Amino acid sequence: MIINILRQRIQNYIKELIKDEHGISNLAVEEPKNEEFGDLSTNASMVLAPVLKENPLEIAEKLKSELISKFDEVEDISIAEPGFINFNLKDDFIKKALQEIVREKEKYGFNNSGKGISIQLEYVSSNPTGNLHIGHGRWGALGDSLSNIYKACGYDVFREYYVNDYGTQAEKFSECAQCIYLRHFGINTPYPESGYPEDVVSDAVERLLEKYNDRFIIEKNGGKKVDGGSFRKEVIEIMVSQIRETLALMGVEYDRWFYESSLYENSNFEKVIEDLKERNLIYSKDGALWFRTSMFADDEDRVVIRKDGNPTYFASDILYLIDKVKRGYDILLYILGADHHGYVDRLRAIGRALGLADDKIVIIIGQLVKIVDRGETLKMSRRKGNLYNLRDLIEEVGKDAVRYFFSMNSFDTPMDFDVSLAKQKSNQNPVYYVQYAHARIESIIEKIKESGLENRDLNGFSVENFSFEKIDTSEMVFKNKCERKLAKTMILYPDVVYSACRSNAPYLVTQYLYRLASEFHYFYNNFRIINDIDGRVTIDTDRFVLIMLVRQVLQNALKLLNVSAPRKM
RNA sequence: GCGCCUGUAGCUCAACUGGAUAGAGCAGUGGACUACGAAUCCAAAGGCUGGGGGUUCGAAUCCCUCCAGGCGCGCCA
Repeated sequence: MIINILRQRIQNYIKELIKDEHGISNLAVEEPKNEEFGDLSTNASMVLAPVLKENPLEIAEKLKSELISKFDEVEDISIAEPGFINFNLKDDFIKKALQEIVREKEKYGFNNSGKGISIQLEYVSSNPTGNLHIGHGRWGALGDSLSNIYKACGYDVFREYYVNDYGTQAEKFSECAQCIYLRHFGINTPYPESGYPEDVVSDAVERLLEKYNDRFIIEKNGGKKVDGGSFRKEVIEIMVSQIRETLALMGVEYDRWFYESSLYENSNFEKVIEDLKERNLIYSKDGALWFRTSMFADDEDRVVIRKDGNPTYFASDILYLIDKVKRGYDILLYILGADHHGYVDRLRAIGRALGLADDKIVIIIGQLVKIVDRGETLKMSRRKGNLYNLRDLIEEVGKDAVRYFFSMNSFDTPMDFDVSLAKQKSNQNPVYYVQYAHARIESIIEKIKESGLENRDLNGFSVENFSFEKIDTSEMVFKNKCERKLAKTMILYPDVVYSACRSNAPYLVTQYLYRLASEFHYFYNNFRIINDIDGRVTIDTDRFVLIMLVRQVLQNALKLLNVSAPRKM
């Protein structure tokens, strides 16, 4: 992590200089906007200026001599108005850093900044009373990629889906399903008012019939009825499995599907309530039990147990959080859609009431996906068979395009998703641009195999067993700016993974992929790896090594996003 | 009404959290296949960062105020 290390070392130097153990908070080491300024740049002298009360340019001069003597990876340093310190890296340093790719292979880019820390991520958690729509795809992609990124940073990662199979909504869904179920046996009962859309429900009932036929029919007083309890459980399970299948289609899988109902089956709900009462966190009013959320974060108190004696959804939240805490995770990460942002304060309030530090709970509020069709905004609803069903989308454009697309933007950005565009012109998706870069490299390898050059020593690469263990990158020669640039981009990859993790931003990986692919395509168009002059085939081994490294980095980054790296397309 | 979020090229989005001349892709324009895949590359064009005010060496970014849009404000889940 070259950037991170340099930043740390400059920070250490500054700490001594200003005799403050905290150093400077907004110190940045970054690539300059204009590459003519150099490989990297720091704003150190400008952030120091107000502290030291000196002219930034003078501070820069002092820092310059200090840096040049202390950092042997730095080739030269220049100072620019109003006080930027720009520097270039030594070629030898870059080459040495490339060797890390050879050494680490599929683990290149990993770090252990999260070693010994466990994190639980909860995402999607859509109610099992309908199918997933395209918007849910965003949370699936985000959650899964984030999980991969946290793992790459050494965290212990646990992925969880919370199934709301308890309470009135699940009950209502079951009632609708029962009605349709009975129709199959010639019994007509009125469909519940403002019930769920019939097509979604009958879909589930179809599958239920396939699996269980008339198992839930019971005779009672000479008439036929449905055994409500077990029916509800099974019909919800059908919905859950549909959701599970859809998510699996886009490569999103969980360590655990946590059922809300289990909170009431297994845990001692009453004892929890007693405990909270004793701690004066719960009180009675108007025949209901209230939680003092307003004491912590929320703007008003919330009902835990209704007048009718039934727990609210909020009661489940409390039990669920207690359960999570008991399981011992260091960090609990929630991904919620912006339509749930009202939920944040409540969640925080529970956390505080339980005595959790605020930074233990990380809540990501993702902006919603707006579905557009030929410029017209579509209303989100849960009807099936229409354009915005997630499963249809995956089946139509493929897992890779969907995953890549949903990984392109920060979760802060409200996205416009044009369905017809995504479906008919799938070639526009930049995922093909990145994958094409990989396929081109594979194609070169294939070519070399065919040319019968296996036995030649390609600077340590063995075509035969497809490995590059013996490659020594320090012997490489950069013949042009383009090759050096490619190499430099590759050594920045570990920093990308690190910051993607720190700011919960898989899109940084996506942006990086695009950049690396773009630099590769340019290189490919301008320089040759295989030369065929009058039937005599020769291979530029330096360039060959370089693209082998590009191939590895592309694979690693794509894997974080769970997008495939194809050999042919 | 109150609260959260958003407004950047014709369209979809960046800008490393206050830094240098605001950058990419798509669409449109002009060019590059007789050697590794043209799903590629190159070039030009496109902007009062919604409007106005403020803070400082420096603002798309922070503060105030309008304007426009999205979402949330149940003893539903």
